[in-house]
Amino acid sequence: MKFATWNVNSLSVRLPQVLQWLADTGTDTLVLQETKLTDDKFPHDAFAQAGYQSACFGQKTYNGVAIISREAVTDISHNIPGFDDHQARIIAATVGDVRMIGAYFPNGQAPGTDKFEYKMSWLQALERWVKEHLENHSKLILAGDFNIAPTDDDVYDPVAWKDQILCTPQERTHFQNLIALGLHDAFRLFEQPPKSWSWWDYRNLAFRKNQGLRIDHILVSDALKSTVCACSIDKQPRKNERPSDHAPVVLEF
DNA sequence: ATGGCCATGCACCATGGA
Repeated sequence: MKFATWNVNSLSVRLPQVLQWLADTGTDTLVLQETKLTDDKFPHDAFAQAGYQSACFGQKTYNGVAIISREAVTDISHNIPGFDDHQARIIAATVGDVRMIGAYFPNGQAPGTDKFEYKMSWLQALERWVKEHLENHSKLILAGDFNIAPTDDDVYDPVAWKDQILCTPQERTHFQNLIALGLHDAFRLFEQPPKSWSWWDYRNLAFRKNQGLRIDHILVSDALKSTVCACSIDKQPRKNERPSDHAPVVLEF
């Protein structure tokens, strides 16, 4: 079973690349972030023709998430129950016996801003909800664009990024809180090339210079961990013309 | 040698992303 997460930074722009990538890789289930599409504009037909069913939760201009799957997706839910949120950031669904949460974590802009406070309260609510969710779903995946670089090893220039957004101790504590619920950073279950990133700024030739951050993650529960056989970042789509600034993260189990 | 972005909406610029 091949699972992946990808922040596509506009599905309207990236749809051909997503379809091509699905065909090239044979991915079974893909969660998308930053679709930037209202649900009435979601390209269900294009995915259906490629052999995938899809569920979406979007809004205009910003955010938006979706799940694309060969196998049936059931019990679809949106965002965090009990957390009043006007932004479309989470879609959860069951595929086979695995509960999958696809999430687009808030960016947070900068410490001390309203957006940072929103990120903190969103993360706190997420932890509460995932903790409950784990009680009912032993095989759980939490995947997406976390907008958190968990350690300095996930940052190309930790000195320049020290205490900057995506790298603050507060954000990293929240990442560890998720791990403490009994989740595992699948990427770190395996030997990885040094300087592995999942996002590179569009500016400054960052991709060519490999100046990036690892902020897209796949966390797996204990029950899944034993069946996971690989996890990697696929840099190939970042080399496309008009790429997303993020690369997909792939899990095999 | 240096510096270089991209998507959206509505509008030819401002905002957000990370």
